This record gives sequence, structure tokens and C-alpha cells, in this order.
Amino acid sequence: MAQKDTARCILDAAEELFAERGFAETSLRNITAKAGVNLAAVNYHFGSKKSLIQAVFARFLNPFVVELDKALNEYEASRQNSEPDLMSLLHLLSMTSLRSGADKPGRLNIFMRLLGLAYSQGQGHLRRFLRLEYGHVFRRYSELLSRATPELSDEDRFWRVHFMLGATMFTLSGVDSLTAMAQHDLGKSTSTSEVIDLLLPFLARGMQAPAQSQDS
Amino acid sequence: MAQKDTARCILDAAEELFAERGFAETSLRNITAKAGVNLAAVNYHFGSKKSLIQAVFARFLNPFVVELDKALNEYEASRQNSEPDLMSLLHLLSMTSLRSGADKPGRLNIFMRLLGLAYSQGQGHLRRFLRLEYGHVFRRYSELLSRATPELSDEDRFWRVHFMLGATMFTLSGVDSLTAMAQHDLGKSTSTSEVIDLLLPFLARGMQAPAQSQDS
DNA sequence: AAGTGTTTCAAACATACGTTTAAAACACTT
DNA sequence: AAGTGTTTTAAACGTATGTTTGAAACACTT
Repeated sequence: MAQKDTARCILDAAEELFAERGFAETSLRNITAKAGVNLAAVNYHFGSKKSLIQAVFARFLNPFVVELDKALNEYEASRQNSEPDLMSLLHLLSMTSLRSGADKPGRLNIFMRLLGLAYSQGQGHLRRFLRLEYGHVFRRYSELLSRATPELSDEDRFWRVHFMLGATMFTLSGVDSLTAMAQHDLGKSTSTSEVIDLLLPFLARGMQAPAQSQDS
Repeated sequence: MAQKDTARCILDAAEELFAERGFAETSLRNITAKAGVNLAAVNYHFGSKKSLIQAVFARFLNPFVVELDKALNEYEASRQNSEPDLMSLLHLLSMTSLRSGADKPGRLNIFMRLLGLAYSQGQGHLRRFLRLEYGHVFRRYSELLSRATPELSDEDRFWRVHFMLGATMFTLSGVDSLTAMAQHDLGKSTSTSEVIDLLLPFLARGMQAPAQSQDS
């Protein structure tokens, strides 16, 4: 399994194991055993475990931000005279995400789970890394999102963006377990892109809920 | 800080540290130091670190399910002739959650994080433990939720319930990081119950989005 | 006050971890 | 084929972890 490229084998194994068990619960020995490489290879190729974690993210995220940037360029060009629309922005993001993980099935799921772990587990270095490395594109998207929801206060928008993020991360990171449950409970299987089709209207409607003023 | 009851001191310290850093990243030495008790006390009183984690979990969940069951009794009694209403059901759940963790801030936070781990760990026995021990109350709530959203297909409802679950778990489990970000970005601090007040309309609106039929 | 069961304590235990090392194996130019 | 820079390897290092131990301290009945 290893012959091709040691660093790549390590990334593949690490990606899978991190998603299964979390960061702290996955040892370098687990990773190198699964990858079929020597224990020292991780430190040789990546320097440290921390850097390996960041590299796993970077491998997914680098192509993703390029794609997203391109998609945003097209989007802004095609809408130069009209304000951005929420549903189309969400659709743009989902399309870009699906396309970015397309080389390996389940990579989007894995990445979402990793992102969730990065938020929920300690890993302060990861959040700093993400913010520093990819902050620009996210801020650009965020700007469009603001213009697509001018009726929201900054506070409302901030929180609702994270509500969306939570719903999306949870759903996509656990899409395998969830589709299995859906299959069992409803007798109907659902693909990832179908799940996203169900998700987007939910998000858009939640986002567009009336602002929290005084109301029963 | 310890004199009163060693086991309780350990639970308090563990709860706080787990919430701050996660489980694997918190050592028994961290916990016992903070609790002001001897290192061996954890193993003496709880048997193992795993059992301590479950004990932290049970301390929140046992009163919670009792409270939820009571709240559902009252709810059903007061609405014997009318069908349940979505927003009031969500409100009931949030009130019960907040009340259950009211004696110490951050308790709801760690419970949500535990729940997230139970979901993200595909084969964790924690998840089976939950389903077996507390499944009845959750199934009862789920039944009411179905009656509150009769316009949804079983499939739509299944997925949207999990969208809600994801948004809620992510938000509340990371409420400390998120409020810190909000404080930094907006200069405004937000309490947990205020976050929930922002969350519920988002969830309710998403839940009530038009069903996904044939539409642009 | 002696006796008894419980709780605390300092110390040690075994294990697992991330990382380093120095030699060996390899790849590739000259 | 020798030389050179890169990669792989087995072994060891230092540290931190969860857990166990046996004696001391305590609480409480008799």
C-alpha cells in the first residue's frame, strides 16, 4: 500500500483514522502501521504530529479555496448589478464542496468530521492555522453573505451562520450513520447530494427567519 | 476546595476541564490537582477515567430526563385537546435543558459535547448506553414532534430533526469559543440562554420550510 | 480507648506516546 | 563504479499517562 509515495500514504491513513477516532486518540503508530510505513516517517516528512494534522487539512482545503475563489469570481461577474441571493450562495458553496472531494468518495464527509473535531476538541493551533491560511476566502464569502441578508443585524447573522455551520457539519460528517438510520427507519436510502438538497432549504429558511425583536 | 466531598469535587473539576479541553486532552493529574485531591482518588471513587466520564455525563442526564418527563407530562396534560406546537416544544426542551444545568454554568455545554462524541464515534458503547438508558424519553419527545409537524414527510422530518440536532449541538458545545469570537468581532457578549433564544426561531423556521417537492 | 471499616496519601508501576538518532538502503549524477 | 544527497529503518530516549499499592489517617461504633 505504501510503495507509491510515503507522504501520501501517511496522509490517507491519517485522514481516515483522525475521522474515525479523533486526533488525540490516534497515535502516530496507528497511522504509520495503517500506512505501511516506518514510524519515523511522519516526523521526517511532516516534522511533527501537529504539522501532520494541518497537512491533512491543507490537502483538502487548498484545492477547495482555489475552486471557491474561482466560483466567487464567476458569481460576482455574472451578478455585477444585482445584490447576491442567499439560496444561490448556499448552492454555490455546496457545489464547490462536492466538487472538491470528488476524487475520493467520502472525503467531504471525512473533512467535515475533521472540521467538527477541530472545533470541539482542543486543537487551538488548528483554528489559528485555518484562520490565518484560509481566512481571506471565507471573509470574501462572508461579505457576500452579509449583502444577501441585509435585514439581519451583525449579531443575528453571526450566530445564524454558525447554526448553519453546525447543521451542515453534523449532517455531512455523520452522513453514513444517518443514511443507515434513514434506511432502517424509512426504508429509503439517500445520497450525499440529496441530503444537501434537503439541507439547503432548511438553512435558507432558518437564515431568513424574522429578526429577534419583540414577538410572541 | 475539597473538604466537603471528594467525589463531588472531582466531578466538578472534571466537568470544567473536559468542557475546556476535551476528554483525551485532560489528564487525571489535571483533574485531581484542580480538585485539590489525591491522584488516586479518581480510581478509588470511580474506578477508571472512562467511568468518571460516564459519571459526569450521568450527573447531568439523570436529572435531565426526569425533568423532561415531568415537563412532557405537564405539556400533554395542558394540551389534551390540541395538537402540539413546534415552537412550544422547542421551548420546552430548551427550558428543561437550561434548568438541568442551572446549578453550574457550562454543564449544558459539556453534555452537548458528550452527545457529539457519542454520535461521531460510530461504534462507541456510549451511544448504545444512551439509547438503552434514556431512549424512552427521547422517543416520547419525538412522537410529539411528529404530531407538531404533520405536513412533513417522514423523510423530511427525519433529516430536519438531525439538522436541528447538529445546529444545536455544535452551537452549545462550542458556545464558549463562539461567544469569545462574537465578543471579538461584535464587541458584544452573549449568554447561553440568549444564544438559545436566537437559535430557536432559526430551527423552527427551518423545520417549517416548504417540503422539497418540485420547485425551482 | 480499642477496634473496624473507610478514605487519603506518597510512591511506584507498567505502558504508550511523540520524537530523535545513527546507520543502512536507496536514487541518481558524474 | 564511485560519490552524493535523500529516504527508510530499527532502536532508543524522555516524558506523560492511567492505574495499583500498602501504609497512614480518619470516622465511628462498642
